[in-house]
Amino acid sequence: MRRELSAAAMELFATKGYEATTVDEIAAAAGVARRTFFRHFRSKEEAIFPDHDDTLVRAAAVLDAAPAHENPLDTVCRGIKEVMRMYAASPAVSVARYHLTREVPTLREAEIASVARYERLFTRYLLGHFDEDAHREGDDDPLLAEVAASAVVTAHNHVLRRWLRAGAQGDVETQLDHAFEIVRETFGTGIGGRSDAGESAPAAVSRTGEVLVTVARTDAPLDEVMRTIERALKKR
Amino acid sequence: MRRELSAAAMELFATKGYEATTVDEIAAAAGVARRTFFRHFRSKEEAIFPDHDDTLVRAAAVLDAAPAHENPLDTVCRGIKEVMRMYAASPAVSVARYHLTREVPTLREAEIASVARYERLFTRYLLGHFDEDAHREGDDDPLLAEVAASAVVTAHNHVLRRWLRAGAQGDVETQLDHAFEIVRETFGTGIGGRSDAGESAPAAVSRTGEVLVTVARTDAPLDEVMRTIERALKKR
DNA sequence: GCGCCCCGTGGCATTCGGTGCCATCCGCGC
DNA sequence: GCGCGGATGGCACCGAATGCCACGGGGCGC
Repeated sequence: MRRELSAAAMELFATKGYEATTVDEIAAAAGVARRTFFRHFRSKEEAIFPDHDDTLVRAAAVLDAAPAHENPLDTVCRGIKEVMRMYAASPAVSVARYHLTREVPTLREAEIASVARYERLFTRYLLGHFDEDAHREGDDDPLLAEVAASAVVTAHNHVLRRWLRAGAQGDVETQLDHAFEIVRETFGTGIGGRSDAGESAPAAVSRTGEVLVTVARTDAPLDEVMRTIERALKKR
Repeated sequence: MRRELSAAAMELFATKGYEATTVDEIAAAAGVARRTFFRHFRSKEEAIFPDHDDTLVRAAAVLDAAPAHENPLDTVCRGIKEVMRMYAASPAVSVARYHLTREVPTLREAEIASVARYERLFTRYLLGHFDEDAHREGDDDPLLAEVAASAVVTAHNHVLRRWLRAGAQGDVETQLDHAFEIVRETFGTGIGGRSDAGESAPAAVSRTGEVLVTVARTDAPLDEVMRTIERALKKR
């Protein structure tokens, strides 16, 4: 029934536009009364995002069920993958919805609000799962947790939108993993635990303009790390 | 007049609650007609955030007037400082508004939407001001721009909320700068240009768990950089 | 000084989202 | 068959938001 109403709403929104469509029309199209619509959706906007509530609890469940010593940042990445999967489950609908949210400010704001709920969930999780032994000096943890959560969510949104813009073609999950990698490369090392960056090489070195950035596992052979850094510096 | 209406609205919201207050009452309290209210505010919510529109164009102006070779990330940080200053300009009102937005979901979402507008502005700016010579391999620039913008905005929001929770005591700008520093330390080097981290020392080295992170200016004396890194590695 | 126009305002009517209340209907267990 | 609970329909109502027109005052040209 939710599905039926939601489908009817999407159909009408796509043809007549969002604000030009009244709840009465949606209900009529679904063959029910206006009052019934509001029993299934708190608002007219919600008919476009029928799955966010469920997805939020599913994401929370993913966090809850995470293996005890997984990197919290990885856990959160897996959490938001639930959102991605929800979108990927019905690409056609997602694309149509994307075009709607692009045009209608109200819907755009509603989606932003939804995303913010995930972000809050992740922030709380990260804050509660920071390495207790690696506590940083000041109490910057809340700040880092919030920034990290927002980085993950933003990366997700970016990949998602790009995918939707392209008509939902190609493998999103792979693109998403790549984005997470990029984020971790330029960011994630300060967060919870180990990064993937140093898995194959003893140290990952990258230079941009006047800045040299090095990421290395401290259990890598010392001379190997030093040689890698030296090589990068001398290139200049 | 906007101010007068806004003040009346805040007063009523604080005493009667947000949804219990009708626009008629606000207008009456300000001594004008209901219709006049909607000539000054697009919606009831907007009466609580009367300055976001102006602040957005001021922030845009800051970006526009930025010195040609400033680090874009720094520019953006200066941009969002305009927002912070707007809040800091009237601490009492900001605190009251904070408590309102904490309680009323509608207002919470409205504020989130406002913040998203700054984020979009900054994302576009960063994307357009990345070092042209330091273009990265893939086209990950849009992703990095978005993540960086969101990091800056998130850091701002965090500091702002903490400050408001504490009753608007203390120097926010200093706290904000500190947050920016933290963000740049664990993040910002991958972005646009040089970071402040290496200004005094030839290289900033930080270790967390198994990971070593180094940030150094490549024009710093090579041996000094190497020595600093070596010292950090040997501590283990 | 006089008419003119522009702009902010007031008041009215209307649409429509959202909520509360009550009656109804359907299926289910007893 | 009977009671019962959950889902529905229909109704009334509130209030946000918009459009329209009329009024009034202040600046402007003549």
